[in-house]
Amino acid sequence: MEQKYILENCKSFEPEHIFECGQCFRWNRENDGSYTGVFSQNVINVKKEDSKIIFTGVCNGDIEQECIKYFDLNTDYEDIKTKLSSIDNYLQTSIKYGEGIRILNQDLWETLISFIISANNNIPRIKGIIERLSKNYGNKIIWKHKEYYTFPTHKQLSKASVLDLRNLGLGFRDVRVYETTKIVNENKNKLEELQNEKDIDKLREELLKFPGVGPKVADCIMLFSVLKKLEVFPIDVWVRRVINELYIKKEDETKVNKKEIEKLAKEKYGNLAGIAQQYLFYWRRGA
DNA sequence: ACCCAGGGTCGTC
DNA sequence: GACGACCCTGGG
Repeated sequence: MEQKYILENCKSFEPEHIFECGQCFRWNRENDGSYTGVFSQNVINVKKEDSKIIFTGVCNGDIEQECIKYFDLNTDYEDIKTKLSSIDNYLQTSIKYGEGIRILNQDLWETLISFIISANNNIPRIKGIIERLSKNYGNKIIWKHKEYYTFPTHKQLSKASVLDLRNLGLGFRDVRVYETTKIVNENKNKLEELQNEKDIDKLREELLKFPGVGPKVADCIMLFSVLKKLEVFPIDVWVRRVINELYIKKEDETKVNKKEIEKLAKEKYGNLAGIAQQYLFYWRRGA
């Protein structure tokens, strides 16, 4: 049954910025500029009209509560942007470019698998792989005569063999996803324990134990999932590039020391480094 | 047709 | 700690 939730006078909410900034892979642009996506057991369309945000869709629960949580609507991004803008002009510019970004509260399991798939991969292909995983192992939901598929639970995904995964186009990530799925299935409380872990170093340490999770992927999981660690600073090729261009200015960006970037990010951006990273990433990729 | 890069990680040295 | 390999695909 279709539900609707309208958010009035919302600042810092631009669907394009939220869905195209690389934190999520299951949202697609419609002809009218709105976006439709799947999260949890929900299919939602998000449309911006003037200062109103209109959420429409089929929801396993109350659409308002689901959206408040997922879209991080209780966090004051105006305040965050004010703080970050005062740091320097580069950040101010990137924030103007992606002023409507919000960091989603995505499911931990989905984020874990999605970012294992992201390794040495590009966004269109990552999206394709995740879509095929969902279609083959998730639940079908029909809305407005179209089929959507939820991201498979770890139990559902455990039905896939390494070869199945390879055939869905995961490439060398097949074993990593297979093994991680196996670990999660064999330790039923694993993910809940991670969500209760307050110590960020301990949390990172635990995430790094999953096959396919290295430092970058661990940071992405901590930042983009319900773990919501805003102080982590995932360093990929784009972030390395933009930080080098703005501050370090070495000729060969691949030679820039990761420790140096981490130190710089911590000093400059402090406990909001993760959000700063998102503005910089989105700006450098798109502008 | 060919080459390159992509939200990196892993095994080996 | 530094390499190279890794599966696949879209774009130059």
